[in-house]
Amino acid sequence: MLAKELVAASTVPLVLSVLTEGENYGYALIQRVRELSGGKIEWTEGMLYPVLHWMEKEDLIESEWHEAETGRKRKYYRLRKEGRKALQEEKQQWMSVHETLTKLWQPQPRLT
Amino acid sequence: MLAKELVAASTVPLVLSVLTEGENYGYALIQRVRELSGGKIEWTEGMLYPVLHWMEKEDLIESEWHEAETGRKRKYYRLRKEGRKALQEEKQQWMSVHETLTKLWQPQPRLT
DNA sequence: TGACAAGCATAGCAATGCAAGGCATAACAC
DNA sequence: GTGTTATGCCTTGCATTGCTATGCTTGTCA
Repeated sequence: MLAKELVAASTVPLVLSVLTEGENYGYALIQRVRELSGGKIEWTEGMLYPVLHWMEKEDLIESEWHEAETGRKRKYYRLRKEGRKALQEEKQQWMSVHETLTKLWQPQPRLT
Repeated sequence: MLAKELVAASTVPLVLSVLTEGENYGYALIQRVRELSGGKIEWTEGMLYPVLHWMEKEDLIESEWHEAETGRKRKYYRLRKEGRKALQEEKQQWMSVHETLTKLWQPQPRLT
């Protein structure tokens, strides 16, 4: 199981990124992320839904209720312009840290 | 400035990683990380020292006071075996998330 | 008919991040 | 000899927050 700090840091960028695949609903996001991570990232609904609400409040995403084929109602989320912008920013920040870490993970960090 | 979640998630792995370069002290760790990140990662002492104390309590690192060339006293930290193990674990977790994100960042994520 | 999966939601409080502040010494300018 | 900046360590305190636990509905299948 992943450290909670890492989960916290990756939730928003992951939601934004998954939504670039097309609109999707909460329950399916959890499964999509589990699938993409090979089971390593296990979100709970209790942590995801508040994040989705916050992201909507921030205009990163928007939602709409659809009736699924099954007759069941789902709340679909879609990326907004603000969200695409935020994703770019998140990518850059992530890569900054990633590059810093990988510099140190090279065989002989002293020589860099 | 980086999002605070990302800072939180990267602090311990960064400290562990920098210490693989050799023992070092708190104040210098802040500068080393600033340097390695090209100024993107700006730690404050108020957040770092408690983390160092926690890491020492967890036996990830150990400390010793040395007199610097300047005559000033510094508390040097060194990696312990537990810390090296923790670093391996942190690396794996980081890479899990990184790989998940980069899958989604490819030009046509639908096709993966 | 009852158990499970799908689906969304939030109250509540334990845990904690870190800004702010404190202390001390070296170095340097004037 | 004094004012300032950089170096260097430390902790308190409380606002913020993460997320567990819980609750509800509906579809499906045995």
